Amino acid sequence: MSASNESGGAETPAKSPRFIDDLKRTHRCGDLREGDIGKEVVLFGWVQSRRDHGDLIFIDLRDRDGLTQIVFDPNVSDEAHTLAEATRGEWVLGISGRVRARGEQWSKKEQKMVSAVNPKLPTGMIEVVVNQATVFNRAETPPFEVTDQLDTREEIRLQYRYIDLRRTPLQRTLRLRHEINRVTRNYLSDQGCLELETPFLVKYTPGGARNFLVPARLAPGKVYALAESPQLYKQLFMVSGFDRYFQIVKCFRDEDLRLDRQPEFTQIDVELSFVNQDDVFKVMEGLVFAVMKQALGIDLHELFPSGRFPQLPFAESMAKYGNDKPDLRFDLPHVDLTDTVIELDGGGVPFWQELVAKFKNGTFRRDIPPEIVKALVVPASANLSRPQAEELEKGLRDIKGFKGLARAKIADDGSWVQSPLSKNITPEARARINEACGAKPGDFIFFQFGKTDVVHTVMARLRVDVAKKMGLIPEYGHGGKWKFLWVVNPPLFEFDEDTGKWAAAHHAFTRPVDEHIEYLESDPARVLCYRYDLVLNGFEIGGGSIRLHDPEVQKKVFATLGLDEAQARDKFGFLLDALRSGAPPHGGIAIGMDRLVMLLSGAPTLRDVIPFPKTNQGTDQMTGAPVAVDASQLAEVHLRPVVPVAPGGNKDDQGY
RNA sequence: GGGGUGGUAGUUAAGUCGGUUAUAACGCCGGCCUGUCACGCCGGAGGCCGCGGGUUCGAGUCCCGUCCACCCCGCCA
Repeated sequence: MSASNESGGAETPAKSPRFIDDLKRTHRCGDLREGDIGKEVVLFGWVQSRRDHGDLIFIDLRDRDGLTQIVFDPNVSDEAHTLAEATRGEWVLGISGRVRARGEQWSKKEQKMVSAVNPKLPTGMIEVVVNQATVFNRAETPPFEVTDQLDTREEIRLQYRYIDLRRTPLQRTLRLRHEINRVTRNYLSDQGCLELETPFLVKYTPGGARNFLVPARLAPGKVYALAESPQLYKQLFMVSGFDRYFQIVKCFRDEDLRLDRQPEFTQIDVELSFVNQDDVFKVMEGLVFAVMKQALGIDLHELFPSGRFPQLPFAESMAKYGNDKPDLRFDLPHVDLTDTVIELDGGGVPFWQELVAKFKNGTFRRDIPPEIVKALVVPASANLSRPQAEELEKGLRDIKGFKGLARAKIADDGSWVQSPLSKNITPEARARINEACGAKPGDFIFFQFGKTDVVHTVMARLRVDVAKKMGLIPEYGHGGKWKFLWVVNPPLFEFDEDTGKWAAAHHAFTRPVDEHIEYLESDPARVLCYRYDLVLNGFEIGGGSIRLHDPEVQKKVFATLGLDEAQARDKFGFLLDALRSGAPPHGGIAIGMDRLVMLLSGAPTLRDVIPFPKTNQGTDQMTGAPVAVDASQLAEVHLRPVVPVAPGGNKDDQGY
């Protein structure tokens, strides 16, 4: 079978050298170039494709670095040629042979000399003519082809993930991920950060993301939680004096999945002592610059000559873009018309008049309005048709609280057409709004009014949808643009309408902006904090805060949250103790590694940057996890099933 | 928990108003071929139409249920 001695066994002394034992790999399949012509080489790899011409057989041999054409010529080695005849796709081969130029060859079909060079392959100038070969392993026909362009259902790709991972796009993405890991380790180490590990099995903490629970066999009836993040522990490292820390670490959250959310994901986690917000930014900007340069070859200095990313106050981000992760690859800012509408006394529009009344009678406060009016102008140059405008509105209908999008097309005389507002709006109000929006004839204005958060959500999505429709950004992917920015200083608290209480918008250990400490008790809504998100092209890729290390301020924050000393101790005991034991001022950040790789690689989903991802239902298509276990295994960890469980197995065992 | 899209050969898809033997491409198998690289030519095999039930003389097609995958809302930084 084998042209080498692979099947020969030990009884007959090997005549020709054995692959791996004697014949070591000399090159990878992407290595060989014209300069290697004449060399004797040994290649190992998988059969990408085979072209059998009766006498000559061509095989493209693949490994993670590329393809090399190998040629089996019966005049060179009859044995190797016989082996190649039987060879099929995805078999694993070892070959030795001589590198030669492809040059020009006589084509029988065309009856003339033709170039045998393949300009599509980096190795396309050469080929290896095989004089010895072995089959390390055969392969069953794969369920789908190992090609770059593949439209096989993801369900099947995930089931045979080890085959999918052979494909170049995924190989390239995971290699990029490796590079980002390496750059991160080197850079943060150089910044004086120590890579320290934190536990995965931690204490359950209520609030925030749902924890995965792990039953504790040694403590009947009790559970561990899988860590949502190393948050508490990294702060303890600061308390302990490690000063600067980083970790590339898995985090676990038992929430519903999305395109960009997996139950286990990776963070680049950083915490620094004796720093302010800007110090954290500088360290992370350096990291991003290094990653972009070393992993992607992109010099961000061309886009950000100062080496710094712009900083956008949270309030401004909400006002102009409707969310805290604006995509700055295009402009299309929102126009907040609330003040204008109030000054116009509603401008004749009944809905607006109702709104204005609430401001006038003191129901609503002006500085933090519970309801607002916003507009977005789509310029005439976008050539938006009426059906397209309606389509845009349809795309927003699934937003909870969405009540419809009013719109107006600006006629040549400045009047509004195609608009439900046109019959009520006063000419004066119309002119003022046109002016405020900078709207010109032919432009569309979209309006949304009502609850502030709904208006923001609707208009934020509209802004992105319009940009896609106008071709300002691609459906997915970076489009060659890298708009990094910091969104800074959001409110410390948010009011929970359900409980009627103030809650920490991020967590209770975020440091308030110094100038706002006086409002902690009197006007919590005004208090901003040292919290920040790193945003790229409309995605939040990281976030963090400067931590609250002052026990006096901490006490006031707890008071606003409605926690007295005892309750706070009960909830955060050991951390409070630690912070009172001599805690340095500190702060940190965590970058979502998976999202970062997704955005940098242009991958359409997070699943494409994780080697073994879960499906939307949180299952592993390949292994079938999670599976049922039998009652005795549950009993061992002191659990009794409340749903029917198959004796000894999962549903594939047909135990139901 | 809710809404949407999809599931037909190994893969991707077509399948009309419910009607005879369910098509095609790629892949696979066999044969031929000394310059291919999306090789070419000839031939062939391959189907629980996701699963279960119903309507009907007759269901891939209509109805009900269910499973799986994907996208979104809720949820989640």
